[in-house]
Amino acid sequence: MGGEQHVPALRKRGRPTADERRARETEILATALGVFLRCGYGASTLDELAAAAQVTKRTLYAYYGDKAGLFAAMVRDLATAVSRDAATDRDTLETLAARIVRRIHSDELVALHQLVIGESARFPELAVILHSSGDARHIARLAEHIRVERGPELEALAEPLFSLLLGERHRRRLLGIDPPPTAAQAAAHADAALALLGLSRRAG
Amino acid sequence: MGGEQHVPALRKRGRPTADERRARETEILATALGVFLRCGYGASTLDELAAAAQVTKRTLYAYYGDKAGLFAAMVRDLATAVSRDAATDRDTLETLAARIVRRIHSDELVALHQLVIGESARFPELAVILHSSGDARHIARLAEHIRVERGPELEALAEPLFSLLLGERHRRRLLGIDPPPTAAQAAAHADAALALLGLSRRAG
DNA sequence: AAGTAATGACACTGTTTCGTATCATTCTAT
DNA sequence: ATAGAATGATACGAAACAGTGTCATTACTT
Repeated sequence: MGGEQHVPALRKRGRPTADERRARETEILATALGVFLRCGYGASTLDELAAAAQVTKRTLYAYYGDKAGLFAAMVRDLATAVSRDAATDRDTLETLAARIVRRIHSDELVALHQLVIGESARFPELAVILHSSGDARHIARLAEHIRVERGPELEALAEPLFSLLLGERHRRRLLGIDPPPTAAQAAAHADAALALLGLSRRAG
Repeated sequence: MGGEQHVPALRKRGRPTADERRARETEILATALGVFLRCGYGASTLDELAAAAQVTKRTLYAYYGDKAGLFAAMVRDLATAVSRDAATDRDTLETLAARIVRRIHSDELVALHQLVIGESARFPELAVILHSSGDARHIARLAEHIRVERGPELEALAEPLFSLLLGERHRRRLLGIDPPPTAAQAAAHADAALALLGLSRRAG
């Protein structure tokens, strides 16, 4: 899809050092993400994936078996990365909501969802992984904050709140129609969503 | 993808009658939908599309130029069909909401969204068409009913209402995780969404 | 230092699949 | 009727692409 362009002189030959080996795996997954996001799964070729990672096809096959294996490894890796960075526990419900809005609208996550949705028939388990480590975790964190800051009887509002945080804009995002919101728009949207459900600080 | 199986004896040879010609176009689009939904865009082959429509590749190329043209024609056709069937104007806000929930969760519309989302980079204009004739129209109809039945000051709730009608379940639908809701579940979900926004009949 | 594991370079195979060409056949138009 | 248009049947060309084989090269292991 992207034309070979300046193939940036491959690495030196021969067995890599232990450090190189470790670095290589993460780099392969990172560059594979870029290629898959740009071209989609079907239109991404192994030659292109290999060139992007500055690696030969042989190495890709040695590591991941085949194209589907590489794709799956990449999604899994990203899903764990997504779930890891939920660690900022100084959040209030408001800042958490705003952060979630920004996160779910990030180009990276949107493109990942586009990919996995488009290939959900071929890779159903990846869809489950993505949902568990993404939406499900976000909802759980919202529920936790609602319970602590607003009262346990309102915890059930976490799921509808998340739907509002997505909003119509996120549908347009998935369809590739809208750009991501600015930080200010994200915060305003989060506040509006909280207000609609009576979850604003003063209204609670 | 699906193996040839019992290729159901193609049509008679030669030029078709005017009626056959008209019927053929609609049938091609209908069967193409089925194939694309089953296999996705990339994995659907022209041979399969032709066989499904009981037509030869020649005809497909004569009609649509190429695979992308067929795909685009199919989505456009379906989008107009989607927007047409919004005609039942005896709805109350409640029944409209429930009907929208059922509609957006239908296997057909979900698969269509999966397709278009997955190919939105290749066919951006189809994404726009689908959104305009789907979500946008639903929201407009909700707004209209809210204005008439609940008061114009609440019209702005149409968009968040639609987001709630989608709900987390629709995200799982797009990812292929959940089955469609039953009619009862859809109605209950719609009522709950209306209640959350203070749009229930007694609460308004 | 010898042997083994991992990799780059690169050619190659086999398959898939798009798209076209050819010819026979049947309808439409005049 | 006769010419032309549309189509089925079928084969084929060309390109793309997944995946493999081979050999040279470099690092790791003992």
